[in-house]
Amino acid sequence: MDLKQLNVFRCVYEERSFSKAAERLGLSQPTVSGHIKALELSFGVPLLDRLGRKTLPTRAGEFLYRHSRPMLDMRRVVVESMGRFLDRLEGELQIAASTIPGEYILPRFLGEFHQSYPGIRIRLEISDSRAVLREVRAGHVELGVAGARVTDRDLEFQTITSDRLVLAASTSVSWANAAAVSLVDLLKEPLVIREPGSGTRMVMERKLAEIGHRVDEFNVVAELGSTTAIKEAIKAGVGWSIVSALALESEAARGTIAEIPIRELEHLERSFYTVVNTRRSRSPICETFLEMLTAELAAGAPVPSDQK
Amino acid sequence: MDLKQLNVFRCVYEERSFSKAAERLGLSQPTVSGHIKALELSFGVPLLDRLGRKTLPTRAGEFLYRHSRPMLDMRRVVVESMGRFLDRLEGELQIAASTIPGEYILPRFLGEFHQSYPGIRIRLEISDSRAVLREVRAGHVELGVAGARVTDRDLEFQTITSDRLVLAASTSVSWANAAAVSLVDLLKEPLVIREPGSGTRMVMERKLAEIGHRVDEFNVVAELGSTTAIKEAIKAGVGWSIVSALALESEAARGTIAEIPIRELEHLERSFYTVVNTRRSRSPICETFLEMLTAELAAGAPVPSDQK
DNA sequence: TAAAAATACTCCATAGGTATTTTAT
DNA sequence: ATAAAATACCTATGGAGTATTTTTA
Repeated sequence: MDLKQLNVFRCVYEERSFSKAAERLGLSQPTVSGHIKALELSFGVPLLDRLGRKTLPTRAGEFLYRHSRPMLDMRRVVVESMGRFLDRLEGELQIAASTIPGEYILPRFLGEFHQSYPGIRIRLEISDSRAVLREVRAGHVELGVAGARVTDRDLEFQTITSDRLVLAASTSVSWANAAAVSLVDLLKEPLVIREPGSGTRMVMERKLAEIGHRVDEFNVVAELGSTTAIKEAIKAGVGWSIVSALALESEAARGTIAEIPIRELEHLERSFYTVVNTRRSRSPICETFLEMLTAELAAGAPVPSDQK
Repeated sequence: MDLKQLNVFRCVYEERSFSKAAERLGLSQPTVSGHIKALELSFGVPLLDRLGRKTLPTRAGEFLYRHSRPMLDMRRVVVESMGRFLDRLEGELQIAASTIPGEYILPRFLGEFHQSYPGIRIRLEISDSRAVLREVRAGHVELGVAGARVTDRDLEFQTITSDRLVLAASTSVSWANAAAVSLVDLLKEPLVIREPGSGTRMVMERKLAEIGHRVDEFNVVAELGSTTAIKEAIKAGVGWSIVSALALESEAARGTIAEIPIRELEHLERSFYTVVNTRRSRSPICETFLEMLTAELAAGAPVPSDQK
């Protein structure tokens, strides 16, 4: 009993004629006869009474029609659903993003994406860069957006945009209005930083290493799991930190947090990347999302920090 | 996209392996590869990522699985339902019966039948013999039980039991206690009869014709569409009638209606028949019902009128 | 006589297999 | 080195057709 036979049976049932059904299906009448015969043989019971001019279903045929009709309808639904999936009209895109991309870069982009693909549900999971890469490598999410990259033949990175890292401190610290500070002056000052999995933390450590410093030389008073928590700690006077300018936009504008240049580090640039698993094929909607995202961030709209 | 391919896909999806799926399905691994390739080709999208040791579904594969799984389950349900239908564990049997069989013969049998086949729903439609034959010929019902037969190559009759026709009159008529009456004495007496489609009426007319009489020689005061209506009319003193002994059982026992022998007609025997359409195939349950009914009525249990 | 389905037949696509190669762990 | 899937190749079933016969209204 396969769908082809059932569909032929359905047509004969509805047309009450082998030849009409053949015509409707674009088949020859003997072919239709063959399918019906095969079905009848497989069930061991006649399904249709051939009455000369007309053909009428037997009770068994009646029963089979009633029970198999929903399955045939379902077949159509499945094919149509797959079509919609391939046409990006239906589906789901799971993204893992680290805090800065997840909270400051992607949100404004997702609105635009939703306009273009309203049938797609986005599931955005926000953690830190290390967790993002882990999820992508494990294949739990199709697409990652992170603030750090590693060399891993299972992962393929693509730079989408960049940002500055800035030194942020409470406006109430004595050196808040200095033209620039030297890191050596800050060794004793209380420092709050992100956890080791954070892209911001990784970039920061790398930059420090370049100029011969290490994090544990500093007076680390807190290690917090989110950028928002860092900012609140700074405002509360817990300590200073180095954060993405993107995350500091509104506080810098309102003057609630001071942004001070660092003497040893002129250009504290850091990049953000999309990351996909090289071993896994990408869904149509993921391809499209990536194209739109790179087009948007590379060519069209620079990120707000550049605009200022 | 047919069920075979989908089922193979389902197995690979669940086993996360082509070779495990092949084993589970009793197929060779290349055959499984072939089915998957065909499916992927038909949708134009990869469904499974072959990752060396393991195989994991793509998003499209995930989507297809979720959407097609119910259809595969439904296939099993359809096959199982057909099996139950053929095993007489599920289904419906439509019967048309005329008044005497429908009201006095079948009811006591249906209980027994239901014991044996509790999954079968019986739909018993009661009308007169002519209507029964019409329904069977039209194929609207599979089985008829009637009190009259005709010659019709579309219909096949089988005698199942017989009954006596008796003269019934109100106990208040002057001749209620006569040892026997002659029909010529009743020509002026008010007569109530069934409609022309009734088997009782047909048999009665045939018997009258045999002894040289016709219904319209009598004083017909009413033509009623049911045996119960006839009996009520007799009790109300509207007139006399000729009815099946089966229908008169309780009234005769309680003495509410008088049963008087007719001089000219010693043995007013009439038969009941099952009738099926020769052009239509019979369902398994109909076959079984017929077998049980004939076994019951022919051999085993004579109808109550004989028992008395 | 005409319409409908069955039968007889031919053809080719494909589901099935086995043996082997390629790929990735 | 090994396990897994792909590839190559062969066979046979069966789905498709055309031509014709049988059946029945």
